[in-house]
Amino acid sequence: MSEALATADLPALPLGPISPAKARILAVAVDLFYERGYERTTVRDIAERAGILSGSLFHHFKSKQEILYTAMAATTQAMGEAAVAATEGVGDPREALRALMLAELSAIHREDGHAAYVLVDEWRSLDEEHRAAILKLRDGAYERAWRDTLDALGAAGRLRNNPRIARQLIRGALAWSRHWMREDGPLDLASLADEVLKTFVRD
Amino acid sequence: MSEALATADLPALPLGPISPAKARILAVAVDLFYERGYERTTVRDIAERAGILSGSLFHHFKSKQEILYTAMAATTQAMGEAAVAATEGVGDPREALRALMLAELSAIHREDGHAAYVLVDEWRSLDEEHRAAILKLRDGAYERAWRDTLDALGAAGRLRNNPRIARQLIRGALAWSRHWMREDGPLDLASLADEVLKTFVRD
Amino acid sequence: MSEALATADLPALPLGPISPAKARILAVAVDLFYERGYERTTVRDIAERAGILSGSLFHHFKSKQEILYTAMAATTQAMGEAAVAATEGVGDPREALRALMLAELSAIHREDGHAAYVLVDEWRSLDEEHRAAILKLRDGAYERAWRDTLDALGAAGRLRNNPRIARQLIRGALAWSRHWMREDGPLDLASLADEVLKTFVRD
Amino acid sequence: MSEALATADLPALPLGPISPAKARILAVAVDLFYERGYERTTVRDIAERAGILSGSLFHHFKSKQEILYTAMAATTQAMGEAAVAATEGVGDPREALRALMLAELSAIHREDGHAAYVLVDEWRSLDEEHRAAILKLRDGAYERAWRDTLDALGAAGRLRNNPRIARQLIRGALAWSRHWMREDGPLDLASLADEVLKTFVRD
DNA sequence: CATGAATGAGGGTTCATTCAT
DNA sequence: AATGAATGAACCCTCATTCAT
Repeated sequence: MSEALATADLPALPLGPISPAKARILAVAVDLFYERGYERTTVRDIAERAGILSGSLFHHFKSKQEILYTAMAATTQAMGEAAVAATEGVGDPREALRALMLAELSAIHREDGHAAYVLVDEWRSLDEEHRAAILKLRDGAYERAWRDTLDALGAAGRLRNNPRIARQLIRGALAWSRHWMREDGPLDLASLADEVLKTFVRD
Repeated sequence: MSEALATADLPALPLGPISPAKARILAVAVDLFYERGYERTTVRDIAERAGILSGSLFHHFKSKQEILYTAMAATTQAMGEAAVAATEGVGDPREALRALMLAELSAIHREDGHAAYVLVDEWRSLDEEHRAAILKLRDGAYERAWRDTLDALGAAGRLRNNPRIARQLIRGALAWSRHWMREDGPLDLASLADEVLKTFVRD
Repeated sequence: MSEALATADLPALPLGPISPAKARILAVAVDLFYERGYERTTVRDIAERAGILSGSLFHHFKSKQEILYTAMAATTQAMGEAAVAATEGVGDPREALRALMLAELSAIHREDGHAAYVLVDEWRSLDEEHRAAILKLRDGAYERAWRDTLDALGAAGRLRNNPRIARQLIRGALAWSRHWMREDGPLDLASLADEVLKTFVRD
Repeated sequence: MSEALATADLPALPLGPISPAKARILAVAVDLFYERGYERTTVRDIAERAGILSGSLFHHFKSKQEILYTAMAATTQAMGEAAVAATEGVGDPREALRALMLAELSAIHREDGHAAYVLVDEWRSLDEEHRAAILKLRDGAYERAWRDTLDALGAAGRLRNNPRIARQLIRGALAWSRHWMREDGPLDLASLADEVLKTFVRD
């Protein structure tokens, strides 16, 4: 998994159109992967919850792997678009960073959004070949937005760490929130973002 | 995994004596879990690498689950002892924190034999019943050392965040390093610890 | 397969008209059966090569079995007609036999003619019920031509074996040529026919 | 199958020891392949007839393919030894040829062992890689015995055809007997051998 | 303690066939 | 006629676990 940083420059990947049937399968598959993990989820489980028979799954995806990959790719793409949208036209890089963190947090914590979780947790279940494709996708929009924002802060001397290192520390800090934050707890996502912000950014 | 914080107060758990044969099996099992994950590791893989036949495994452990559980429990216990040892007699809480982070980092990166990554990565592969036991163990010594250290820093006004929140942010930041740090990279574990230290601790 | 000789006397069988669409499907199916065998050929393979979708196949044939049967029946019929044409008006039974052998050989070796091959090789893939129909067809014209010719030679004392036995030995010898003759080899089909002729027929 | 003649010079192939359990599985597998063909025989069929469960098969063979291959290899080896034994010390090449033909015929028709049948009929079901191994084995002893015998007859001017061609014609004639000879028919294997003998050999 | 054959449930996947559109 | 999603049984194979030796 250390190749997580070794990415190429431009995105790629067809992904193909996602029909309603495919979308439904993806949705239940993601839920199941979230609940039980990829390995422990059987294609029969997925089919049953999608209301079809297991054989029918393979009409839409040619393997269980492809289901995982497609879910991850779609999530990556959606997160990229959200990140771009969140930072577009935001002048202050501090505000841009807050927006990016909020976007990442809400992807992770959104009720219907087990997808972001699966993206991280099932990385090891993904074939070598598919990983590269996801990494390319991720680097295309999502990580570029982060990079630009952190670089701007760094250039202004407002970051306590090197921007590359800051990115990784923040990412880990946010991702882990999955394990301890509670909806009914005292801390909401915006407060958490502020908390992290004041830790990493001066002033 | 959000129950990771909901722990009882006192440790418990027999674990039983660990014979040399058991230790050998545990060591190779941990290696394998690290390489392929729990689900993708077969008992035959473990037995083969341990130099025995698969049937013989079950004279030492009554199930594959028990191997995972025992590995996790032993790791947890060892980490607790290491944390206590690392902080004992250290006057400056800043230094104590650095020691705790270094211990956690080296366990995560398998520089010692503690295999902390299994604790995080294979948490979901552990049966419900075994999870509670591990959580109890973990809370016993390990987390207490962290708590005491961070509380001391907080009381001295040297922490940028609430100690409870700081613990979680740091834990996430450190755990994620597994995904991006490279042995041959420019950053070593000690430098990473310093990097995190200066982010979270004033001065 | 020993029932190969237990045939009734007269032909029968509708077979129905073969539309151009059907003919195309049969052609590609035969090629596929030849290349991969009946069992390993999927209806999707056939449909794809025929330029249609698998569901559409079943508008022309009611099952995969029927495709095999129809191909075999058509081949059998064509070979029968060729045999009759080849021997009609040939006075010398030795010449008639040469003509029959050449017809059989060229059916087997003809470039577009995997059909004769399939007829032999996929016999076991044919349902019991369909086999009888093919055998009847075969007995109708094709085998009668052979029988008449060999009987004539036998009556003239020019055969080294009983005509019935000779037929089977010759058939085996010719069929096996599939496995060892090469287009670019030193032996052509006519020479092979002569070779067999001089072995079985005196003078 | 045209590569059936393109063989290298020397045998090879470990095959490994054949335990009683393996032998039993091979025996029933061969019967089944004979009755239904390789593709139509399921591993559960084999296991059931062998009196074990399907999973246990894979203790002895790592795949269904390997069962086929092992059966073919064992048969080939046995036939080679039989051919050598049958011709050893036989002075008259005519008698040697009769012995070889009888050996081939009884392998094809042997009541207790359909293995030689499978060797021919399921050739296409064998993986490319395994075919080469079988061909090598076959050429080692079996075909050499045939070649030597026919060459001797040819050198003495007692063959109606070139020895190489004669081998192929005879092989086809004998193999085909499987399709028309009946146990209860008027012709036994020895008579059939004589019949072929007088066709191909002068005097 | 170790062996290794056997278990048997269950895994992912294939595929001929059906049928509403 | 053609489509293509859906079916559902069957396929080969895997694997944690048991147990007689």
